[in-house]
Amino acid sequence: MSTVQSIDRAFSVLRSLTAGPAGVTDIAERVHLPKSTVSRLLSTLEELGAVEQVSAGGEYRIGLGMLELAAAARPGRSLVSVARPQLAELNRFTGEAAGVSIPDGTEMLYLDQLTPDSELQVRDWTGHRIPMHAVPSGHVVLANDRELLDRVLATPLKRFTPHTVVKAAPLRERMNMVRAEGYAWAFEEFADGMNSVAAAVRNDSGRVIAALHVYGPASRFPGTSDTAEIGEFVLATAQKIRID
Amino acid sequence: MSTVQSIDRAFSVLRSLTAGPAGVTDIAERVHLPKSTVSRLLSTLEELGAVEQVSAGGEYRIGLGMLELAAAARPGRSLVSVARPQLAELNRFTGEAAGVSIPDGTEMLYLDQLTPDSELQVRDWTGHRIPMHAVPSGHVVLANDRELLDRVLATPLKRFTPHTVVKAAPLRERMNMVRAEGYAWAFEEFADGMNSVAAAVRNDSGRVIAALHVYGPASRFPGTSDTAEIGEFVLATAQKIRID
DNA sequence: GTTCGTGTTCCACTAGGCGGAACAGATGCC
DNA sequence: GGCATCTGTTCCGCCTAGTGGAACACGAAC
Repeated sequence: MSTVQSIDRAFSVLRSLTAGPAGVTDIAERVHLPKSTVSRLLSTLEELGAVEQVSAGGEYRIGLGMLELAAAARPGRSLVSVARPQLAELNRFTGEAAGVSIPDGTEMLYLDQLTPDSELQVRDWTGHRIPMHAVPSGHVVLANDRELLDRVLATPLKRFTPHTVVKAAPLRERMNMVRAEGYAWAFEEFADGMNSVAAAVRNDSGRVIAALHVYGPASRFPGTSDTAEIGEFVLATAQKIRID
Repeated sequence: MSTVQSIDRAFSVLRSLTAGPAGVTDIAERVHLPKSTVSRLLSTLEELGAVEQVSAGGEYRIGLGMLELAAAARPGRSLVSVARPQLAELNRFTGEAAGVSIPDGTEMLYLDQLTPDSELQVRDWTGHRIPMHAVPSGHVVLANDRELLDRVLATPLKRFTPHTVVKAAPLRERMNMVRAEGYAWAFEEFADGMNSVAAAVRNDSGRVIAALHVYGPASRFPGTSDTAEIGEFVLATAQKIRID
């Protein structure tokens, strides 16, 4: 239960750097610590490769050493490598970006994304967390975990666009539909001008451990295509993944 | 210069977990610290999401929180996303695995890898470091940095296979060739049964900031193909990448 | 030149981390 | 069954190692 203060603080500093490179003074203010303390923490982290100075005596940013550590995270990296071929298949079938994400608490953590070469691209969410209620990848998880759904609904849901479903009853309704169909569509519910579909990846014992999703600009996706056909393709692709 | 002991220790623990999940007692032995200390460090790291327990009261492994931090590392993640289409192109042209790596000290850090669907696959080196002298991706970096080459040659070079070049004179010779051709081939120099080619990715000011490489089983790669043709294709592909 | 900004270093103080030992479970072996 | 031996966690007195205000060193801007 007791925690080591300096480690706690070191991670606060690291997290504050995920927003982008920053100087000691900036960081000190953000994490509410004395400059000297932050400087000491940073120079320790630098020796460990967790951060690096952009130019000697200048700003700090997250270091490459973190990549090595993150590469060992499971099911993170292992899932990424097995899912790649399936993402490529989704790219080919839909012409749009495809990604994998995993549930983490009440959010989805986006692990990887494959984007076809195209002029108009959606942004890369790799490494970010998004609340489950706002994205179809979250919906396929919630639809299969009543307890988690209750927990999500226990707190107020954040609205991202005018179409985000933030009320309990309609969300429960949606989850019933998703459970029945096996895939989830969302139209501009998380970001304006972005539509997406998702389906669940299950382990051998049937538990949902990840989600595959496809998303693209609302202007062309799904366009005049059959949403059920796309949904079922995503579902079939997700079912091909065997892990854990 | 002074470092914070507990942070130092926490990272030792994290690094020891990159080899795979382990228990408190195991870790304590590996990092030469008392069990109680390791237990305290781990529970702190767990609260921060840096590690997680596989099952309550059991082994620990690297946590998903690390992915978020690592996602902010530059040029790491940004390079990965811009290099993806080029890796796919290399897949298509050669039928073999393609990857990106960046120089870090005297080693190459492997950031990403795209592997075509095939029965016989090479392993994924993502997140690992490999000494520059042993891999073609390292060669294209060394060939363009005389000072770094000197530094590498100042210490004894590790032999990985019977074909690894570990003597100064032959390596210098090779670097001259690589500099002239623009790409580097290596035949079973790092791992038995594995051949690979690499070419440098440069930023606007001409400095080598990364390497693209293709590798496959020696049994079929490059086979009867023209090594110069493949090399030049990799070079051309690497030159398409614009970053920083 | 001065002034303001940066990041780093100093050092007395004491809070916070340390680690040996005791503990609570789980598993294995006879 | 019960004893032995693992596991990870908690306790608590000792004291080191981390803290943070202030002073410092450097660089840029005026």
